[in-house]
This record gives sequence, structure tokens and C-alpha cells, in this order.
Amino acid sequence: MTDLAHPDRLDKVARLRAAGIDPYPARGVEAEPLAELVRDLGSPQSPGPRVGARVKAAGRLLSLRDFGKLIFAPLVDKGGRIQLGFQRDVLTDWWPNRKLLDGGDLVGVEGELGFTQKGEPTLWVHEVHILAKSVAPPPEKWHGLVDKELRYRRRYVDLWSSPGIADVFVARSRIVSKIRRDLEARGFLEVETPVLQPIAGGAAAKPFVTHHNALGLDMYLRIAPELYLKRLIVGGLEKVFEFARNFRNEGLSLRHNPEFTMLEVYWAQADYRHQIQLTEELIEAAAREANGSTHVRFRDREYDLRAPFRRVSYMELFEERNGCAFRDEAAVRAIAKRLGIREEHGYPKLANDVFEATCEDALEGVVFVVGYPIEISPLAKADPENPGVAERFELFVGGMEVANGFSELNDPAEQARRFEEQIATKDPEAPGEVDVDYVQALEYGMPPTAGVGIGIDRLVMVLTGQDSIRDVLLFPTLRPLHADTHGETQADGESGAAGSKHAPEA
RNA sequence: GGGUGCAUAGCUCAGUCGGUAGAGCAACUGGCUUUUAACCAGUAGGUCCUAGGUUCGAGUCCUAGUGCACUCACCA
Repeated sequence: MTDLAHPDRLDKVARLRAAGIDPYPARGVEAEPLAELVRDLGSPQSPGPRVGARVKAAGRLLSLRDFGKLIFAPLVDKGGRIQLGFQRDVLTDWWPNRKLLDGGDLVGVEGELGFTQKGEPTLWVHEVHILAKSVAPPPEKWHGLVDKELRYRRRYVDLWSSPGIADVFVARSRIVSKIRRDLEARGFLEVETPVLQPIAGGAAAKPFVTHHNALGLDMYLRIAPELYLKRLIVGGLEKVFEFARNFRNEGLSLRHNPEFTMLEVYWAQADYRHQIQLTEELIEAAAREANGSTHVRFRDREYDLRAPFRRVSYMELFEERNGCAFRDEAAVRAIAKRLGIREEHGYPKLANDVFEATCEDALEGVVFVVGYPIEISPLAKADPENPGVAERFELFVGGMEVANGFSELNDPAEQARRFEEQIATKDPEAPGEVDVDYVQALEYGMPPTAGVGIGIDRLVMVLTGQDSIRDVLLFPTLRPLHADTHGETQADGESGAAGSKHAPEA
């Protein structure tokens, strides 16, 4: 038992047992969803079909308003809420036990649907069963859980005590489900590829390192599933996708969590133009699924996600904003100097930084940027008409990158050369060694293929209007609490259990 | 990693010029059969984040630390 458990409530557990009532019974009750009960009850002005009906319900009591011989208590379940009315004259036998109920308790009830004098839909209770006694005090009834950290740490409280929170995660589930169904309908196969990888490839990012004891081998949590999914294209699976949890050992922000979900789709015989179209169609459908419309409100701005989305050319935008070509090194360096941008990993990266600094505002709407410099696209195929430009696109919504896709490089020699080049930059985010097995896979021959990665967390942010990635993650990454000091134990009751499950920080 | 801010009862928060701890909610006791942030009366509840320092005296001022929020950088 932790310090979170309230002595008065623990005492009530004992009193329930003494009264012959199991505070944690083994069986639940068959209950109807509260939202349906409320819907079918209607209102006093337009009564529904189930006024006076005898029903069973289960849920969590939020609070109790005790009038002596009458108690009102709101009951919530997943997505619904109704008021319970307990009356002494109806619950004669149970009445002496009423003081053993608290806000937060889980109960099952049987009773009759009706209204109060004020017209509030009410389930007039005839039978009460406690389903689980809550010994931790619920959040303050008016303000609720306002401490953001506590909301993330105790999502299990946030979900039932903060209105609208559960809706975001229901929407997330529907978005993912819709995308999955749409891809399956188009003949794509959902697959699973390794999270534990001997070489962290497929993106530029710092990986988490772990160790496999039996193999005596350091391994990485994947930063991207890309190289494995393309192996499957070599294997002839033709159209594959994975909702891939990726792990990147980098900073946290409104848009970044160390683990995040990326949908990656690979499509043989397609090129980047097919993927652009697929991307916008999937997103439009997901928007309709989540909101019933293509209009979304994100960070105080309205966006219309109806396909097709606008396209702009990377190189043209660069020239328009900077008055010089991407590869006009002298001119670009001068601009970089004026903007105070320092070179860190070679010229192409510097020029891309200039792009990001000068073209940012052009990415404010819903827009595909198309045709990235080949130098910063090591896994993408060059445009046959324009060898310096990769057949690559990124999708931005409100300035935030949501998707990245391209025609996949399938020339094994060229891929090996680009891997070597990447490693030579000594960029800490470049892979440490060439993924020889991947190059070998290409040597067997990969058909012309296009791939895209869609940031699912960020897409959900846009579609549900959440500013922070943490608000679309049920359990965002947090520093674990330690039970070392008394102060922290007091501040958080579950710290002892939680702390013991976490490995020490590396 | 840098900057700014915050940390007081279970929760949300006050706390004046440095003078020894307050409210509402929750809990407990009593009253109340139509409330909905119910109401009325009472009781109990404090390592003022931690460790130092200044001072006759620190919740308050100073230093360091810890945690969190916001923000910048990196990243998708």
C-alpha cells in the first residue's frame, strides 16, 4: 500500500468486509453503455423509449451529493455519464452502508430510468454492488487534474476525470484503424520487422543502445523500419506497410517524443508521385473518419485536408527566396553567414538549413515540398531528368513535417557509395557502418519502388487539434520518479513500484 | 545542453515590510428527499521541495541541488 491510499478509505474497505461485502469482487456486472441509456431516456420535453425502464449500469462514481435521505451521484463509463439517485425508502436494506461509498469507487447498479424535478436524466437505483473500492482520493472535483505532469503520469486518472481526453485517444484509434483498412483495401500487407537491430539505419538519428546477453552483442532500438521493409520488397511482397514504433535518443519537444509511431508504406512499381497521391488520400480519409470533415483546427489556424494538397518545388522555392541556386555555394554561404547559420555537417546540410530558415513560412499551409537535393537524401533515387534532385517529397501541415517519401534507390553500387559517404561525414547521427546485408539484398534486385513515412503522432495532433505530441500519446516519456527521498514518496504514492521497474539512467 | 518561471494541507491556491500557517474542495461528525461546484454547523489534516547560509527570528532574503512547466538548440 502506498501513501496515496487514504486511511479513511482503507478503513472503509475493512468495514465493507465486516459487513459481508467484498470490496473487490471477482465478477463484474452486465451493464449497458451509459451514453445509450441517456440517449434512449431522452428528456422530459421529449421522452425517449426507455423512460421507466429497468436497467443495469456500471461505472465510476465521480462524487456524492448527500441530502440525508437522498443521494445524487454522477456515474461515468467509457464515453457516457448519467446521474444516479439513491433513495432511503427504496434502498432500505443497503442504506446503512451508504457512508462506505466514496467518489472514485467503481459500482454496478440496477434501477429505473427517469428524471428529477429539474429534468436531469437519472437512474433511480434499486440495487448497488461495489465493483472495486477506490482507496486513492479522486482529483479535486471542480478543477480536476490540472498539473500536466500528473496528468501524464496518471493517465489512468486523467482519462476518466478530464472531459475530452478519452476522445482524443478514441480518435487516434479510429485514425489508425481507418488507414490500416484503406491500405488493406488497396492490397497492402501489414508486416512486422525488427525493433532490435544490429545496425540502426534508415534515418539520421541517435539510437538507443541495448545489449543482448546470449549473443554477447550490442544492439540498437530501431530509428526507422525502412531498410527491413525494402528487404521485403526484394522478397517479392510488393506492397507492405508497418505501423512502426521508432526510438530516437534525442531531445523532447512539443513535436518530439523519444518513441513515436511512424507508418511506413513501400509500394513496388510505384514512384514518388504515386506515394504523394496515396499520402493525401489516406490523410483526407483519416480526417473524415476522425472529424466527419476535412476541415481541422490546429494551433489556432484552419486547414482543409481535402486532396489534392498544394505542391511546391524545393529548388524553385529555394531560388525564389534566396535569389541563388541551391548549389551556388559562394552565394549560399554568404546568406548563411548573414543569417548566422553555422556549418556543422557539410555544405548540403548548411544549404538545407538556409532553406529551412528562409522558406519556413511557405510551409504554413498543407503543402508537399517536392524534389529534395540528392545530397541530403541518401536512400532516394535521383530524378532521371535532373540528377541533382531526388524524387523525394515531404508533407508539411502548419509548418510541421508530417510525411516524408521518395522513389527508393535500388542501385546497390550507388547505395553502397552513399552509405560510405554518409559514414565519412562523421556525423554522429550517421550509421556507424555500412549495412552490408541491405546492400546485398539490393544486389539480388529490388523493383522500382516508392516509400513513404507518415508521422502518426503528428497526424493525430493535426486531426485532433492538439498542440503537443504528449497529448496524443497515452503514456509520453517521462523521467521516472525515485523513492529515494521521503518528499517524493509523499508527492507520489506509486513511486516505489514505478521506480523499481525502471533501469537507471544511462 | 542554454534561458525564464514555478514548488505551501490529499487537490486547487492565498500568504502583505522577514515576526512563527490560511481559504475552498476532498475526508471525518451532525442536519437536510430533487441536487448537480448542493447547502448549513463542527472536527481533523503541514518536513512551507531538499541542503546550506544571512538574521534575535526565514514559507518569505541569498547560494547550491532536485523536479516540473514554458522556451531555444538538435531531431520527425
